[in-house]
Formats: sequence, C-alpha cells, structure tokens
Amino acid sequence: MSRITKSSAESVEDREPTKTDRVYLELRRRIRDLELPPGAQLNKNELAEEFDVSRAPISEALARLANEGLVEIYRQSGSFVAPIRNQDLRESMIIRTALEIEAVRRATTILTDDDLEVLRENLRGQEEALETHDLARLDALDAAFHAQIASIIECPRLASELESCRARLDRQRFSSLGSNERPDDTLREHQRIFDAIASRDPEYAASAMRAHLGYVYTAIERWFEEEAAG
Amino acid sequence: MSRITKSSAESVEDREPTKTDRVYLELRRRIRDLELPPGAQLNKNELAEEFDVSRAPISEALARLANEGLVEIYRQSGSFVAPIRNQDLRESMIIRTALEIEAVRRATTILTDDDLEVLRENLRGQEEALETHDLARLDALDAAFHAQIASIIECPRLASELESCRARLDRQRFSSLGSNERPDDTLREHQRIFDAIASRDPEYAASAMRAHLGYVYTAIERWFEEEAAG
DNA sequence: ATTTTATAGCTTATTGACATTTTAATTGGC
DNA sequence: GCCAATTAAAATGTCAATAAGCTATAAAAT
Repeated sequence: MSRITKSSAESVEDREPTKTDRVYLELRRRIRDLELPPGAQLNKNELAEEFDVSRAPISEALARLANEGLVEIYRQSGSFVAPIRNQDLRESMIIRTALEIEAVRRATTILTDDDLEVLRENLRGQEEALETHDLARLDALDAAFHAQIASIIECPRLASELESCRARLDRQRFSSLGSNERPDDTLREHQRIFDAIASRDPEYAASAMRAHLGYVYTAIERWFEEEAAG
Repeated sequence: MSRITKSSAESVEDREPTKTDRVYLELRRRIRDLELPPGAQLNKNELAEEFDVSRAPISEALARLANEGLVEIYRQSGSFVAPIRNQDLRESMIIRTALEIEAVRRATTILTDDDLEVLRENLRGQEEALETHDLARLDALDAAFHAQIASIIECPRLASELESCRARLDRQRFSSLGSNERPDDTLREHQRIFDAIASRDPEYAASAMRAHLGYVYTAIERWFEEEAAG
C-alpha cells in the first residue's frame, strides 16, 4: 500500500509552492541581499502578519534558515539574522572549495562541447562587463560561471549545498561590493580555469580552481580584518 | 534591545533538547539502522501519538529528515522513509569524497602529535578487530577513523554535512554488512592514509584518501547492481 | 550603594481543531 | 464485463489559542 503512493512522485514536482516555501525563499533573499541586516530581529508574530499566514509556516521557514546558518533562534527569547562571523566565512569557504574542486575535476572528465561553449560565452560576457566597468554584471556572471561548472556533473545535492555556502558568503560579498579589489585578476583566474577544463586535464583544472578560491578567501579575510578594525 | 538578547547565546548550548530534536534524532537513528526500512510509511498522527507530542514537532522533524534525504513527504498524501537509490548513493559519495579529501589535506598541514597518536591508536584497534574477525568493531573504528581526521580541522559545518552523507550511505552499508568483501584491503588503505598524514604531505594524503573512497564507491555500486539483479 | 528577589512584558513552543488535497473504492452507466 | 464519475476516507497543511520560558526592570533587603 505504501509502495503505491510513491507513484505520485511525478506530480509532486510541479505544484505551486507551499506557504513555508514562499516565506523561506523570500526571507532568504532578504537576508542574502542585506535588506535584513545581520543582527536584525525576526519576530514571528510580525512576520506572520506581514506574510498573511499563521505562525506555523513562519516557524518552519525560520528553522530551515537556522539550519542553513542564516538565522539564529534563541528559544522563548527571539530570532535574529545571524551575524557575519569570520569563522562562518572560513568554514563556508572550506566547504565551497572542497565541493567546487571535486566538481570541476569530475566535470572536466565528462564535459561536452556544448558545456564548453556555455562557459566560453560566459567568459566573453565577463570580458565585456570588465571593459564597461559593469561590476554588478561581472559579479552575476562570476556566480553563473561557478554554477555552470558545478551543474555539469548533475549532482543536485552538491549544487544545493554549494548554494547554501554561497548564501552565507554572499552577505560578505554584498557588504564589500564596489570595493571589489581585483576584477581583472579574477577574470584571468577564470580564464585559466576555463583553459584547464578545455584541455581536459582534471588535475590542472583542480589546481586552477584551488588557486582562484584561495585568492577569494584571502580577500575575504582582508575585508574582515578591516571591518573589525574600522 | 535586540542586541542584548544575543548575550543569551552561552546559555543556549546546555538546555534540554526541544521535542523536535528528540523526535528528529530518534527517527534518524531508526531510519539509519533500518529499523524503519526504506519505503516504510511515517504517519504523522501515529508518530505524534507514539512520541506523546503534538503533530508540530513531528512535522518539523520529518521536514528536517526530508531535507537530509532520508524521508520523502508527499503533500496531503503521506510521508515515507526514502528508498535507497543508486543516484543518491552516488551523490553522497561524491560529496563525501570532496569533503574528506579537503579535510585530510588541511588536517595534514595543521596536525599535532596528539592527533597522530589518536589515529595510530585507532589503527591498532582495527588490526585487532581484523585478527579477531570482529567486523562490527572494525566497522565502528572505520567510521571513527574518518571522523577523527575530519575533526582535526575544527569545521563543525563540514563535519555535520559529512555525517549527513554518512547517514544516507549507512543504510546501504548496514544492508550489506556481513558481506563485507574486503576488510583487509580496507585496513591497508587506512594505513596508507595514516602514513601519508604522518609524512605531512597533503598531496599524498589527498590521493590516498581518494583511492580509498574510490574503492568504497566501487563496492557500493557492485552491491547495488547485485541488489537490482537478485 | 549593592545585591537579591519578584514581577511584568515579550517571544517562542506546543497544542488541538479545521481546511485542503490526494487517493482509493464504490456506484452507475454503457 | 469494463470504464467513468462520484463519493468517502485518509493524510498533510494551516490556523488561532494557550503554555512555558527568558530578559529586563524595579523594588526591597542587606
């Protein structure tokens, strides 16, 4: 009997999202984009009123965000947007590095020509954005570049975990956007990753990715120290 | 005002677990240990009665387990223990490989002598367990060996994600325990990982770990094909 | 003046009832 | 005998009210 219901799996995908999902996605976006700044209080009653739902979906959405490290819930006391902690950024970068290196390594071995063309097109866009000093577009293409590489290996759980890391890291990135220190270096590193992938050498691709993410992490640490000092 | 309440963080750690936590941990254990077999129905009403709580904590616990890939919830239809899918095992092993390689690489560079001694002691235990054919103990020490390596880098979020992978993989492992094909090979691979760590060579350690996990994955795939065939 | 204690105000946790949706069986028609 | 529409049962999603716990303020005692 229980086996039969599993046939409903196909109809599950394309249903309108539950209220919990709506609240979760919207709050996640606000936190990521710093509309809700670190430390801001998230009152479940107020949120329930604002979203015009009861407190149950709010509560579950906040629990999910807490699980993801974007929210901290103190029992019977209050819920708050998580502060940006150096330790969190460090851990997120370690996990991101682990996943992206493994992804690029495997992607390199199973890559199709279409995959390569998508990446090449992205890089062309990055060159344009750099020439026109469109830092916002450059940033978006940067994120897409990494996501495209990860998507090649068709591992949704890995992609999801990577996105979770990025959400935590994005808050720092958006904090320092504009003070983007080295857009041209970044582009060169991306091009080197692309060349490594195109040459179908997993080790080369992995080391290029590692070098790139190492620079990214150095920049994050520098930002954090300035933030702590100033 | 909202800032002040964050000072309560220290008192949050050592409070008795919430009902949701209790239900989550217990259900997770039952699923992992196959007490609740893949496909089994999880009726929220029945569970609420059994645990003597209302349905809210049950619902949240199941949501967490669903997020982790151990449970599948079909709306207004039913909740079931997730089946063991080859694709899930593959993804879990990819993520596990990514995280463990990164962990061992970093651990190798910051290792203390005490850390080494703990690992050496574990290996001695594995040798004993192999000699006495105590496969259950060998299995436990295997898990501990990997966990000890990961713990060195002090990255709780990585450790947590690894444990989540292991929970998914454990169901397959427990299914085929006893048919443990190659306990002696496994020990040799562990010893090689230890030697690499002891020599403080991150690249060597990473490649030893990659080789080991590759063999593990091969065994999993073999099991799955036999399972599908027979 | 300082420390301790009691109280009041918030906030989240939990509950039990209700609404919505899906699934399966049953009935009626062909 | 078979198919379709209807209906009933069952499960989860949602809600609004209540319970329980924490923080901070203020009063009281040392």
